Amino acid sequence: MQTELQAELKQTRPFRSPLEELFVSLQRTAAVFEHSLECALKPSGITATQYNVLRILRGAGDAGLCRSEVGERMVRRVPDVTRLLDRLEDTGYIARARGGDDRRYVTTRITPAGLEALTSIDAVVDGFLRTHLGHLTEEQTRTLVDLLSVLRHTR
Amino acid sequence: MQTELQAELKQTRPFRSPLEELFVSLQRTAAVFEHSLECALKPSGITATQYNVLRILRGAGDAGLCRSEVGERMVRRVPDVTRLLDRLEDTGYIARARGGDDRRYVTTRITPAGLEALTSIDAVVDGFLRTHLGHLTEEQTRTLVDLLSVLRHTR
DNA sequence: CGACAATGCGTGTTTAAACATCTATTGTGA
DNA sequence: TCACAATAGATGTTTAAACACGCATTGTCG
Repeated sequence: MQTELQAELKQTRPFRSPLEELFVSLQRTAAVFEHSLECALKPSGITATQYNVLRILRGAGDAGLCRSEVGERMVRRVPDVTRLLDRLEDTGYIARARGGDDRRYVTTRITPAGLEALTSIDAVVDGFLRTHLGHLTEEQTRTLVDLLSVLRHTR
Repeated sequence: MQTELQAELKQTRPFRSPLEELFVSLQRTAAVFEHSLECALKPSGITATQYNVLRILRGAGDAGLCRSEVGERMVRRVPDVTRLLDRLEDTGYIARARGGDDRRYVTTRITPAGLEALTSIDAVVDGFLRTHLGHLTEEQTRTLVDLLSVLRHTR
């Protein structure tokens, strides 16, 4: 008896353990939706990573955030936030200023252009979420979120 | 009331919808474990993507698989399987041969060295899985796998 | 049979990820 | 106070991801 995940990946052998099946299920599911989101965002000229940064900076408001704080808030950690912000600065969606008390810090803020772009992109993402994740019941959604939380926190 | 995911990402604003929380939970969880696995595999000199290919080719046995079939079986699809296989061929873990009936096809097979490496790497991965995913109950594991399956299959 | 589409794979190129290293600034303790 | 560690950020470099395009082989249909 083959699971549908095995059929999807054309696996000829059974999973070696339930944990292996869980890991593959998780990675496969995340990869599928990550790819779908990238495709949905492409017309907006932005990547999922950049979208994440814009969301973070909108949440930070006028105070903005420094480079390392942005990095700590990202869903997927990236090892080179500096050049990630460089690229977003080139698009005009964010602005950086080195005017604080501690002159090591560079405060990054979302610009009005970035806010405007983000508003329309949010609509795209909302549609994406409803289309691709909206078929679960409320209870299924809640259970899944809870179990993922349990999974992330060993012990 | 803030969820622990929000605390983890230092989110100041609530999720805009349960679906957004689900998506972020999924991506965050997958990213954390993907990173952990990469770290666990690093001493073996292999990436998670390469590990995936070796597993696929072991499953295929002596018959081997052509480039496109390998690509279709991967957990995360990559757009350049050719050079992915190039690199694995350089390590000696796989071998390619263009000797079939249809001369367009190139059959890729895992080598004895690849099989041997894979055996020891499997032990590493098993340890990784137990350490990082082994704290769920059997029922939680099963529920999670089932819900992820439902999630992947819209409608 | 012969033109042409389809398929399988390789190659070229651009961009970003990943890792190490470096500079500037600030904190700390003898 | 002054050496030195710690922190924040930038930079250099290598590698792989991503995308488009090209070549060779096979299938198909007039």
